[in-house]
Amino acid sequence: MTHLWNKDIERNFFTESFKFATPEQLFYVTDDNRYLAYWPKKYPGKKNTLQSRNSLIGRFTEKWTKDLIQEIVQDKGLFAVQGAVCNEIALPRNSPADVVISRNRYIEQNPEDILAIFEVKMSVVWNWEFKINNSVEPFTCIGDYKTHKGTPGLLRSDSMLKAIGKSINIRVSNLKAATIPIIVLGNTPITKSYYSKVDHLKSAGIVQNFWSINPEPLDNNGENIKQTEKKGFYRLEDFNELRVSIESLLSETRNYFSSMKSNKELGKIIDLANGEKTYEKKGEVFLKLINE
DNA sequence: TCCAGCGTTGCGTCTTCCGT
DNA sequence: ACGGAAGACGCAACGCTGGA
Repeated sequence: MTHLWNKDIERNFFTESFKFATPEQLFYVTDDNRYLAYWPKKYPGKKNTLQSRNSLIGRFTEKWTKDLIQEIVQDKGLFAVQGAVCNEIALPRNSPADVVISRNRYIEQNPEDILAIFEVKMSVVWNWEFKINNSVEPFTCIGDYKTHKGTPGLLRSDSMLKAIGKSINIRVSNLKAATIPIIVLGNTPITKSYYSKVDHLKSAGIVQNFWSINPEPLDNNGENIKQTEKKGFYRLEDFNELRVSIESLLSETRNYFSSMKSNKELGKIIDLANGEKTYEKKGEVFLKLINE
């Protein structure tokens, strides 16, 4: 049984990282010499900002996501690829796609092979204390994200904007990107101010979904959003639900289109497309004409 | 070796909202 | 009316990486 994001995975992150990083690179050190992942909400002492954990957590979450998606697509002859490069659709080497589902397993990708793009925006969610003298159980969870000062993952407006910006950049890069769904994967809820925005991004065809793959981000059954009205944001329950969601994503091809045409031009296009027999054919002709 | 660009979280300031 | 809380946003700070 494979699990979505939870405390054990965060504990794994610290255990793994300890193989090559020092405690000071992973934890803040408080005035009374405690090692903490985040500053507690009411911490009164002098604070600093940890930088050394950034790339570690980035790499860990991207690899973890790649492995998770690989589990789902491998029996379909597909591959989850981490750090995919595709210059044609604005994924250059210095800003690759975090994870893609592709027909091939190589870093260098053709747009035609990419079936979905995942932008991973995850961080350490809970607060943790590292106890230097406890070799059996060195990492203790000391609270959820409401108890510390950090704003993890998609709760940060900056992270949301970055994800949205990158998605738009892909959308406007090339017509070949039009059929590729873009999913933002997080491990936190999103703030209220983005509820309607994610729904609009979904209807506009820019970002298909913001998924949180952390089923229980708050302790003691804390209230947190399950989904927005149009499911632009959705919190997944378990691995099987992720599997079903990805399979349904892959089962139907979609098209992103946008234009600034007059009503008359649009009417003409609709009229011409309507001459076709099936809905699929009508759609195909409509898209062909609108991009001319 | 240097530098640009990406990724990460924290902080200051401004605005909005809400309870008193 | 006022003060505090919370959010948005721009920025600072710093590590890592890859290319010139």
